Amino acid sequence: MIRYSKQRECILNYLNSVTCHPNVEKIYTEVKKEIPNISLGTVYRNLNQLAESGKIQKLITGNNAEHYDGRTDLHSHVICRKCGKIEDICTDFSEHIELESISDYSNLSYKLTFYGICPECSREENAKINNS
Amino acid sequence: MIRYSKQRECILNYLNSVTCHPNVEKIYTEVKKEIPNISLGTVYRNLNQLAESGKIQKLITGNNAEHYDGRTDLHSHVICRKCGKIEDICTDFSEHIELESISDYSNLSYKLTFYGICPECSREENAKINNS
DNA sequence: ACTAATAATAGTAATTATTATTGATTGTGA
DNA sequence: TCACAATCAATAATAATTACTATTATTAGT
Repeated sequence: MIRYSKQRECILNYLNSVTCHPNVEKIYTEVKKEIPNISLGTVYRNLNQLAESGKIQKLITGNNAEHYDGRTDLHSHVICRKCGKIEDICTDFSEHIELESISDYSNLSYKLTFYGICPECSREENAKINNS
Repeated sequence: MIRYSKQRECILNYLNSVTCHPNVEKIYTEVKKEIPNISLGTVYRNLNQLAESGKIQKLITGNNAEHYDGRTDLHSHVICRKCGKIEDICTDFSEHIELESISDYSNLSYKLTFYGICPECSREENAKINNS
C-alpha cells in the first residue's frame, strides 16, 4: 500500500514546476530548501516509486547519472554530447513508427533520443579554433 | 598516437565474433580466457578507446552498466524491461527522421530504442498467472 | 479521537560501476 | 638498436545507487 508523504509530494511538485531535466543531485538540493533534513535515500526511493507508478519519467542519458522529467507524455529529447544538457523535442514521430511490426516483444514502447552539440558548446568550440 | 596491443585486439575480436551486446563484466570474463592476467581497467580503457574511434558502439540501456556492440552501423535495439536482454532491430527508420529540422544543435545523430517484454519473460509471466 | 499496524523516513553503511594512479613493460618511428 | 610515449597490471579512489536500522508518521478500524 502506498501512502502519503510530504517528501514525495515535494519531489513531485518540484519536477512539475520545472521544464528542465534534473538529475538526482539537483533534485536533492532543491527539495532540501523545503525539507532541510530530507535524506538522499528518500529522494532516490521516491523518484523510483514515482517513475514506477508513471507520475514522472526516468531518462536514460548515458551521463552515468539518472535524470528525471516531470512530463510523462511521449516526447523526445536532444542531449548535448559536450555538456550533457537535455532539452525537449516537440516533433512527433509516432506515426512513422509502427510498434507491432518491430519484433516479437510485447508491450512495446520506444524512446527516440537525439545527440548533438548545443549552440553554446558550438560557440565555445569555434572560439577555441579561432584563438589557436 | 595509437599503437597495437594484443589486449585491445582481443577485445575487438571478441565483440566482432558475437551478435549479443555484452556488458563490461561479460567482456572481461571472455577475454580473460585468452589473456588470463588482463586487468579490468584495461578492458574499460580499451572499450572507451574503441568506442571513441568508432570501431565499436557503446550502448545506453538504463541497466546501470555499459553494454557494447560490435556493429557500428546505424541500427536500433529492443530491450526487455524484465530481464534487460538487448536485441537488434533491423527496420530502418532514417528516412522518416530528418535531423536538420529537429533543433538548433549541430552534428545531430539519433538513437531509437524500443522497450518491451521478451517472449521468454512473457511466457514466465503467463505461467505465473495460470498457477495462482 | 485513540490505537495498532506498518509504510516511510533520516542517517549511515555497503555495494556497484567506473575512473585514476603508479611504476613496470612494450611497441614503434627514428 | 634506442628513446620514449603508449599500454599494461594492480590497486586505490571516486561517484552513483542501494540496503540497513531504529525512529516517525500515516491510515484503517474501532
